[in-house]
Amino acid sequence: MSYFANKMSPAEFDAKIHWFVGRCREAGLRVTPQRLAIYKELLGTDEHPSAEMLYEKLKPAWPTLSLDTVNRTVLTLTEIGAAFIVEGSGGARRFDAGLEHHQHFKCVKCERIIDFHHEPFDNIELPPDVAGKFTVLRKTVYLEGICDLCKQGMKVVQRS
Amino acid sequence: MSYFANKMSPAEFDAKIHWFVGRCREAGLRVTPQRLAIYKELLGTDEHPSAEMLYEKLKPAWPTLSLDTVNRTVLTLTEIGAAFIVEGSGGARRFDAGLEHHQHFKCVKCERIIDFHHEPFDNIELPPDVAGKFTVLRKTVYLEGICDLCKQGMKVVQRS
DNA sequence: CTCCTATATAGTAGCTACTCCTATCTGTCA
DNA sequence: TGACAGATAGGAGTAGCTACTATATAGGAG
Repeated sequence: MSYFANKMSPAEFDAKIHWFVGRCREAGLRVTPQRLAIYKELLGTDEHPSAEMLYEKLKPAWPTLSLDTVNRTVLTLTEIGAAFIVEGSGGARRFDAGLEHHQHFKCVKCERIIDFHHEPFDNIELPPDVAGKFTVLRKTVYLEGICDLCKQGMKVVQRS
Repeated sequence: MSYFANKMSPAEFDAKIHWFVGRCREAGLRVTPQRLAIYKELLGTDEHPSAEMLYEKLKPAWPTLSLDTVNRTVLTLTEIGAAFIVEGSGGARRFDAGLEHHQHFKCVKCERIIDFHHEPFDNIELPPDVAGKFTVLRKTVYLEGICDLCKQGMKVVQRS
């Protein structure tokens, strides 16, 4: 088995949508077509899009959608735990649908964010001092460097 | 010994400055007064300032300094390894002078970034798949949550 | 099914955090 | 100590949000 994360089955996808609808109701949020479309788009991609990227992807099917709605919606998604902001150092915020345990590698050249999964990183132990003093909501291992494609000198254009 | 990082002695500070001057020369960069002042300021603080914060701190002593210079300079510092961009999820870029091994905890409420140090996090093992495919320049453990002060309902104003 | 209302959206304006540009200045080397 | 590549100040420009307001609609009550 590879360390790299793999795609979801259609059944898993549907289960996620169902969960999302329930989660919205639970949080007192309406399940609007825009909200659902944005969540689906995020769920169906592994490129950890920015709000802008999601907007561009959705615009053909949703010509009246506004970028502001995408921005508001992804922030709402993070608030109800249906998405996460990918950790990074600078540039536009990038999101993922917060699926199974996985970690992120970000290429500093092409800005690609690549999922991988390494079991030992799933449950790293916090030092007792920190665990006692703070409420830790999220703990992640984050890697930065040059990806395979950029190492070969290939041009990967991800951002317009 | 505490898990939380502690301050530098004056001798260590001077040694760092000396190293910095050498590092600039090595990289073919001039040691301008502004550059040195910005590096000193970054070295002397543990609040992981943004460019804006550094600018505000330096303005009294350097009234003609421009924000653009601070921005350019901190980026230059990261390029020569004299500073690092603190990993985070959104908001302004925050910097540290990249001292000894340590990790970051960021409070999602007050935006404070707190250093801590946990030996096992210093040299986490990369999965072979990742190490083989990518050039990993930086690997960090990043924690997010609510800090002790915010838990007590105290208002910590860090950003204007 | 229909109405009602709190919530969401589209469009626009405004703001923050850079990033680029150009004229001027200055460390550094010869 | 002069020359100049490289750096800075100041301002203009741009990306990426964030706030505002009028309109529209999801979803519960009747």
